[in-house]
Amino acid sequence: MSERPAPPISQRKQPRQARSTELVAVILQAATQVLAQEGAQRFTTARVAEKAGVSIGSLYQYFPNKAAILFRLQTEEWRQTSDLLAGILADTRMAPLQRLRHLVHAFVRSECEEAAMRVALDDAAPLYRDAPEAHAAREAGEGAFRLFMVEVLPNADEATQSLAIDLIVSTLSGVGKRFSETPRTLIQVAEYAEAMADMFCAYLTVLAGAGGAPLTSLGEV
Amino acid sequence: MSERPAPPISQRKQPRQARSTELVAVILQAATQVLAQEGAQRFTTARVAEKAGVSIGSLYQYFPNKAAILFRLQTEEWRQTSDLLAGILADTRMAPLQRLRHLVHAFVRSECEEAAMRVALDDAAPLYRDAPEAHAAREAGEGAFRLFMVEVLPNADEATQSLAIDLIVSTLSGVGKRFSETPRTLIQVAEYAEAMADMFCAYLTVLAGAGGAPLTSLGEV
Amino acid sequence: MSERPAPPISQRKQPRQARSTELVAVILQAATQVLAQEGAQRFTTARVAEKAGVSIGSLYQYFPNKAAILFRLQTEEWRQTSDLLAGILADTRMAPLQRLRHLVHAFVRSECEEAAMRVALDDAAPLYRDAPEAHAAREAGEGAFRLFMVEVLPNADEATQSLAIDLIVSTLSGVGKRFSETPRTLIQVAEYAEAMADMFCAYLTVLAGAGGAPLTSLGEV
Amino acid sequence: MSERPAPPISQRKQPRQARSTELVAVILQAATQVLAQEGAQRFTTARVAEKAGVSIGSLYQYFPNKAAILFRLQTEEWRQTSDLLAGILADTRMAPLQRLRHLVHAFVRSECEEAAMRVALDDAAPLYRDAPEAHAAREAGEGAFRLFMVEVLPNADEATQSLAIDLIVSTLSGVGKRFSETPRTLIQVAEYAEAMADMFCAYLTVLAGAGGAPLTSLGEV
DNA sequence: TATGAATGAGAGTTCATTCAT
DNA sequence: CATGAATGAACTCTCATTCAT
Repeated sequence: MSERPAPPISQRKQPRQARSTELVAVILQAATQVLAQEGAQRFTTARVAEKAGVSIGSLYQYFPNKAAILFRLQTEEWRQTSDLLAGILADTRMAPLQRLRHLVHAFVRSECEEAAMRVALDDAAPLYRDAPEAHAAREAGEGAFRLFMVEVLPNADEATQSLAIDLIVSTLSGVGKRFSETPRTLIQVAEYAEAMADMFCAYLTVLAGAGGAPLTSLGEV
Repeated sequence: MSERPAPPISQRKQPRQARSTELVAVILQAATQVLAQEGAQRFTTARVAEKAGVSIGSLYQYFPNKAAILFRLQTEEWRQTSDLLAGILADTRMAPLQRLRHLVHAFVRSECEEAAMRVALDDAAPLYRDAPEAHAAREAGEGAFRLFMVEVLPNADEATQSLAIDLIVSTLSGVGKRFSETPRTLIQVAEYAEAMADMFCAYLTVLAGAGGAPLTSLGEV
Repeated sequence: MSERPAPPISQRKQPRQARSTELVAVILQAATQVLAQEGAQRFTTARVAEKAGVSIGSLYQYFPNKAAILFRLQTEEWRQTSDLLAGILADTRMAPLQRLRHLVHAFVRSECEEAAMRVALDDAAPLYRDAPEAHAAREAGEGAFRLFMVEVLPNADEATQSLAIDLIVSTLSGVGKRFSETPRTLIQVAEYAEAMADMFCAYLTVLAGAGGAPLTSLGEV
Repeated sequence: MSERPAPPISQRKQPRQARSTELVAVILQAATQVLAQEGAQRFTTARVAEKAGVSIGSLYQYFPNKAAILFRLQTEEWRQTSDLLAGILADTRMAPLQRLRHLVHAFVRSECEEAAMRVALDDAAPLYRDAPEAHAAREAGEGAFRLFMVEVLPNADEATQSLAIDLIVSTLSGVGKRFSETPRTLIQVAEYAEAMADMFCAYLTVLAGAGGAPLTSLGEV
């Protein structure tokens, strides 16, 4: 890549008034629609403002530039997904690997819903991904996995755990994205998720075995 | 995404004279440089023509539009990678899973070389990925895995094999892309590839076990 | 002709502020000049914007594309002509055929004024004539003739009346256009108009006779 | 219109060899097809050369520029039409006005055949009509009417005859062109032609009466 | 004589952002 | 605070014509 001078992406003003918060929400809502309906290529500030029923001037009062809007959308996306995954991983009523299996299914399903918007958001990634804030947001998403990994691989060192997390998270998002690019039936979704879960479970089982702590089951659902 | 009317992407004229073939090569060469140095955003036909030392008119004699240039670049990329992987998979002197392990290392390494260009090519994907030619090119890439899977999972039905291929190929490219987005040391590359190979081997071992044909080793290098 | 996908030609935004209305007027004014002075071939949005003393961006805020500007010009033209003709036809102080004679003179005279601009507008017709809005505008122009024909050919059926209207309107515009392509003296204009009026009057007189209601005079001026 | 420096339109070389004549014919044939199928806008020398199976270089050996091709097409068109009309007018077995009526039908019918090509040729008129050669060609078309008018209006002075010719020829071509712009059924064609013939006959009858020589019939078919 | 690669000015159109009102 | 008119560089792509081979 070249010297793209990572644009200032943080919000221009903290909306303290209720009206402002509302406005930001309206804009983001509109942005989501524009992205899903028109695609990344045709995602323009003018279109977002129009769909939001707001003047471009106002839009620029709450977002310093186009990238900032996309970044907020992406952040929101990550937060929602993180919450979803964290909730599943924290449910200790299930065996660890069953939770993982459950998680994979939930994730793939969620990727396929609103696929259009997610694909478009990904297409627009070059516009916002180089901002420093973006890295922070992404690492936050991995946080939920930390405790889980300690639970599954108690004897592994931290480097191994980190690698496993990175690998699983990357696979989830990378493969999930690719998979959701083409329309899928519910059955296809389930089959694919199942296969992915198989792969993760096999991997973690092996890791656990190598690391010393045997796992009693592969967590078949 | 919306109804993008998939532009015609195939080559405009078959260069019959040596001079023309050379010109196409020069243009593609320039395109590669522009992509790597300037990024997808600043990849313009004018810049490519200029860097190639050719008039835009000439450029458009050999490529019907910008997308076609990118598509050619991507095709070339896929072909190289396919050849690399196919060569490794076909080397029956190694045990199957060792070949896979070898393949993963080679792939991740190759992804990290010319990372800038590959990332940019990916950023530009929206411009060419919807073309029918693109799907064909991608499926060709998976061909090399077919025989390998028959060898590794002889007792699995075809659906299972296909799913495994899809999953592994998707993981390789999706995760590889993500991994190569940030600069990596050779050690990081090796570690990451090793982890990914572990994951694949664990998965295939389990699958083989379930399908009936036991694998004697996990193929540790 | 092939499938030209009829571009959207309607106005882009209703100018609500006086300033905007003025701007549209300025642009149309400039467009008229460019068309008359440079011809259809060299009628470009850039030239219009420059002559209007306006940035191209502004121009495109009020007109979705080049065709829309030309269409507006043509519409204006049609409206003016329609008003002129309707006013003459509605003046019941004159005998019907005398009104027609008067109309022909007025029309040919008006065609020869600003001939350059009209010819150029006609040259540009391929750019706007396929738009649905254009058909509506043209039919509106024929409306003024309806009542007149009922008056002149009271006993003719509607089909005959429509045919006569179509024929006369087409002759007026087609022949008028051709005639005005070369510069003419006032005398030539009068002579030609007189001949055309003779033709129309002779035709309608015969039609009226055939339809049963005799006309007392041929309406010689 | 502006100072368009009327391009040199005459043929570049008189093809004395059979092969050359053939080549010119092939090019004109291809030009006709391109014009009809692609429209005036997309009528390019490259496309013509390709459809003719000839190199652009060769094309430019026989035609000095694009306008010259169009001009040849138009000339051919006029010649064919002139022949058609002259043949009908010269057929003294019919009464004069019946010949005229016949002529109108034949002309309108011929305009509606190959309408696409004729409309396109007309759209392209700005490119060739300012050449001096074009005027000559057009006047030649009117020649056929001279003798006819002497026959129909023997007592009228030459100015009156010329005016009548001009008017009728202009109406024929102007109205015919307009009429053929939209697809028509054979019945519509016949009705319209009949109405136009009525108009011409009525006009000439009146003229003949005013000029002194009575016509016995209006030439109803 | 025939070829067809090469040219490059110029076309229409978009869009992020600013700033006077 | 809100508005939305104004900007103009930048983009993709076309095409008549030439001229070295």
